[in-house]
Amino acid sequence: MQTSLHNLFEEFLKKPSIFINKEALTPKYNPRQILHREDQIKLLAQILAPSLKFEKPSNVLIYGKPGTGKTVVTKYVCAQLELSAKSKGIPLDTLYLNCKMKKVADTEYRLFAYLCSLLGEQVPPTGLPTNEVYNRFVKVVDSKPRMLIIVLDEIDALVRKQGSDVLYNLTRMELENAKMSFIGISNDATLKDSLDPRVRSSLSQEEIVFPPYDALQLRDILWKRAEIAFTKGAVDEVIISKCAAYSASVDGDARKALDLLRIAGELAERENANSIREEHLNEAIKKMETDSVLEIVRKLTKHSLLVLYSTILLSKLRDVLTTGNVYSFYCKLCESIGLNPLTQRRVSDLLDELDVLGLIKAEVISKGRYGRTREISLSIKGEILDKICELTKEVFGI
DNA sequence: CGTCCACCGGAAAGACAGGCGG
DNA sequence: CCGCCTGTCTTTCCGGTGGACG
Ligand SMILES: Nc1ncnc2c1ncn2[C@@H]1O[C@H](COP(=O)(O)OP(=O)(O)O)[C@@H](O)[C@H]1O
Repeated sequence: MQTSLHNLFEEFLKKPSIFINKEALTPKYNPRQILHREDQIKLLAQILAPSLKFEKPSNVLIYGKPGTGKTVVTKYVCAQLELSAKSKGIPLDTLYLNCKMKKVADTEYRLFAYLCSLLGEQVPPTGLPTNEVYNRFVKVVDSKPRMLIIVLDEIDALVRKQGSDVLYNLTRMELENAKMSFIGISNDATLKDSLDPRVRSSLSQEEIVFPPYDALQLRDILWKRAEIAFTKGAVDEVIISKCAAYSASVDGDARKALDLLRIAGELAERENANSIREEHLNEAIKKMETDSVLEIVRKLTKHSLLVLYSTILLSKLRDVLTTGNVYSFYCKLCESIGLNPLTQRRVSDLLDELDVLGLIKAEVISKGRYGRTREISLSIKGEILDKICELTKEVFGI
């Protein structure tokens, strides 16, 4: 047993890898060159440039779907700006903060505490009144003449959880010596609507939009990375183009496109292939699709899962179901595993939620004399259904 | 046309958990 | 550490309804 494993490891190490630098396909990697974002880079640089004359730049709101390069572009421009400032002897700092990081920036207190710590002022993780932390932050910031640019990534998460108050306090801070500007990054284009008007006007003095990448742009981005990540000849243009085309057709997310290429590479490597072939890519696409569905399913509450499971089982017998069908089956299921069933009213809403998630179709129709109900069918098919069933059985120990 | 099926879906109150502030 | 508050899920109540049937 031990020796055979030993052999396996030895073989693994001896095997020539098609990867040179797999990291180049992960989000950790910082690309040397940012493609197809020239306009956004230039615009952001223009907006921030006044800081080099020690004038307060406008605050900026950056919008765009996930994986459109908002974070890389912002970090890049900020880094360049810091370099220029340094060479001119201007006291300029940029602080980057992801509002979604749990336990770091998801409350007003923690947000200020974290900003303080970035400035070298330690604040106890709890115990002080929020107001005190706020005052300390103002004190550190204003301790000397300086330019501060604060990047608030995933700012929509902050607004959803905390409302606009935090931002109001931040943007209207009274400073004597220092000057402070904000860059807000949002995945949600409707963020502006949910912002308090006072905050909106001050935070989005300028706006930059990041549209999703199209297939050609993704192709270029992937190609650049592939050159770094893979050995020569391990991947060709056809594969890259197909990978880009697929990703563009889904949502134009560069992060997911890179993921897809990496997974295809891993599949090829596992088969000892010396290059990625179309079949590897197809398999990778399938894997990403099932993974994304499974991820959604895993997040369902147990009752939602049971409702979905009921729908799947009943769909084997009949392809269109009604709310009543699913509900009575669901109730039996609950009884057999000793769970209190929810009311039909609730299950009716759960069915709607499953529809929104794209797992089932649940459309309200009228069958005249025979009542009004949701017509329910599955939106997904194939092996993934079996996986969902397995998962359900696992969860409930059936 | 009216009836009546089999639910729909709004409103509001209750249950419960987890986190905050003191 | 504890009570309170907040947010999420769920129940309860109940009026509403599209259209096949008669
Ligand atoms: N124009 C680009 N050139 C190179 N890599 C990019 C580009 N845009 C995005 N990426 C890569 O895609 C991933 C996601 O980008 P990111 O900036 O985090 O997206 P967002 O912040 O918009 O969600 C990162 O790993 C980044 O390296």
